[in-house]
Amino acid sequence: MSISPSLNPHVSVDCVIFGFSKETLRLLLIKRTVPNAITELDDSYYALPGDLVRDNENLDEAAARVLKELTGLTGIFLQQFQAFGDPLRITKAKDRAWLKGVRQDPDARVITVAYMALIESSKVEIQPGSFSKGAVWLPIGEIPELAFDHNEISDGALMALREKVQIQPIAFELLPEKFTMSDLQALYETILQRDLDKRNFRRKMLNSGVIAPLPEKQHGVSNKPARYYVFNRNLFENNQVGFVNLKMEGTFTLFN
Amino acid sequence: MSISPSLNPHVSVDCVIFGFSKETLRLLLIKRTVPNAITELDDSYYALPGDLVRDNENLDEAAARVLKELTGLTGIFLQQFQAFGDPLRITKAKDRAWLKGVRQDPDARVITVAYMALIESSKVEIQPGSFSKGAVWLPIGEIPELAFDHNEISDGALMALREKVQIQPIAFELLPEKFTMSDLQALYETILQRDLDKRNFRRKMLNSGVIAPLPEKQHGVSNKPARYYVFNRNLFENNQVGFVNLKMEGTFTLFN
DNA sequence: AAGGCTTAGTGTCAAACAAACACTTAAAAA
DNA sequence: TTTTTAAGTGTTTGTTTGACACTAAGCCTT
Repeated sequence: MSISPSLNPHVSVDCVIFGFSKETLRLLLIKRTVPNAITELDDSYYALPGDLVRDNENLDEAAARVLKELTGLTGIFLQQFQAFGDPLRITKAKDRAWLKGVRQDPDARVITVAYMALIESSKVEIQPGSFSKGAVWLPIGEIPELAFDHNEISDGALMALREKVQIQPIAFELLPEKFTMSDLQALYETILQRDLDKRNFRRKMLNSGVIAPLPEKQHGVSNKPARYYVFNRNLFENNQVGFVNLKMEGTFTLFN
Repeated sequence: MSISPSLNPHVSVDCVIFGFSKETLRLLLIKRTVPNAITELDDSYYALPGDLVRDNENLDEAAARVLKELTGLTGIFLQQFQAFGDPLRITKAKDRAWLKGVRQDPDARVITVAYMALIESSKVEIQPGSFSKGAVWLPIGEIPELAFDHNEISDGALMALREKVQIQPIAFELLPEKFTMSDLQALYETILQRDLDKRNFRRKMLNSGVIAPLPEKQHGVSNKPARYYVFNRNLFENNQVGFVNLKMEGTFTLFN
């Protein structure tokens, strides 16, 4: 209970950044950069973008800053989902070598608050800067071994996303402003990892009022052009929780 | 990015402990104790039980320790729900006075990881110790102004509970081993803050398989004795998320 | 012993929803 | 003109929801 400043852990934020392109859900990962590196580091060692929380900012601000420094984007969907604070988070030799490379005490404990971000991946323009040495979008099925406990964190984010998507209409954050019904269905299918019936899907989406059709259709496709839709953002601005509810197989609903 | 130990924030855990008695949902709050207090402190200033995270423990362990130190209980439902890290969390004069009383730097930043606990309140025996100076169960509708940002934290916990209860069968953690259907319904009604139809509730609960009837009934009540039920724990041990789903008014369900 | 009081426990019906299912249409390409 | 590709469309059957009111069982009172 007394003052012991040197024993305090470091506090960081890490961002699990989801995107959707080429029919797959992807994570934006960075290669760790080592300023004035002296150590031999495996270039293929990826990590979640993150940084220590600064004195003057709260956790959300720290996460938004990390996201902006990497992608240049602001105002995007960013939600805290879990804090990770195992004292043994940093044990891999590679991690310790890297920490020495950035002149951080490899024995210091780091507690991290993990965020998930949903962005339309085509908007991202990787910014020059400390993260920029090779940021890549990797399909969630092909994530290699990551730094620290970042595999655990990204797995947690994916689970959280799957849950959230069933409660709130947030999947749209991953699509461009206007999209076709097939785009939307493909997205839900990848997130939920199961096939959905086209006709039932369309009916439910339209009846729900979450999306609105545009007069515009696709052009120049070699098949029947699909209608574009937009997400009905104004309906959900007041962040109503429990409003949307996508039923999973085997669930049951209670109450009138 | 360099080593700056004295600027690191403190990291604590706080527990929002829910109980259910006399038909109301309650929080277990403590009066802050000030060892060798010199300051004038308002005795009615309550707080969530919490403590700094120790070097050798992870976040879950820290929360479990706090819970055990206060209630003597282990192995109870305890789930992290959010981290709070506003640099201005500690601004009230009372809070700063208290921090001085326990010889902690009132200007040091504290980031806290909040947990919610669900316990059968009759099991609790307040332990002698640093928390013991007046722990009380207060109805959630009658929570006074709390220390730090603890009102925000407990509000967050209540929202998280309301959401969770619709996804996982966790309400049972608040009831004794065996309970009547009316107990259960009253619990759901207080958590969700709305009336439920008796017949529909019973039908749904029984069809769902979450509870099983016992041969035993109430004795000595001055009306028709109610049957006891138990929660079907083995069905849910593998922590299946998305398995249970209690529909709220106005929701819609998607997908086959 | 009878009647009153209190809470437990039960069934049906109509409306909404879920799940399964196959063919036609529009455009470009061959 | 035919082929290829993906978009778009309805119906039926079974299940779930939600609304609704009376009887049953025990204790207490008189």
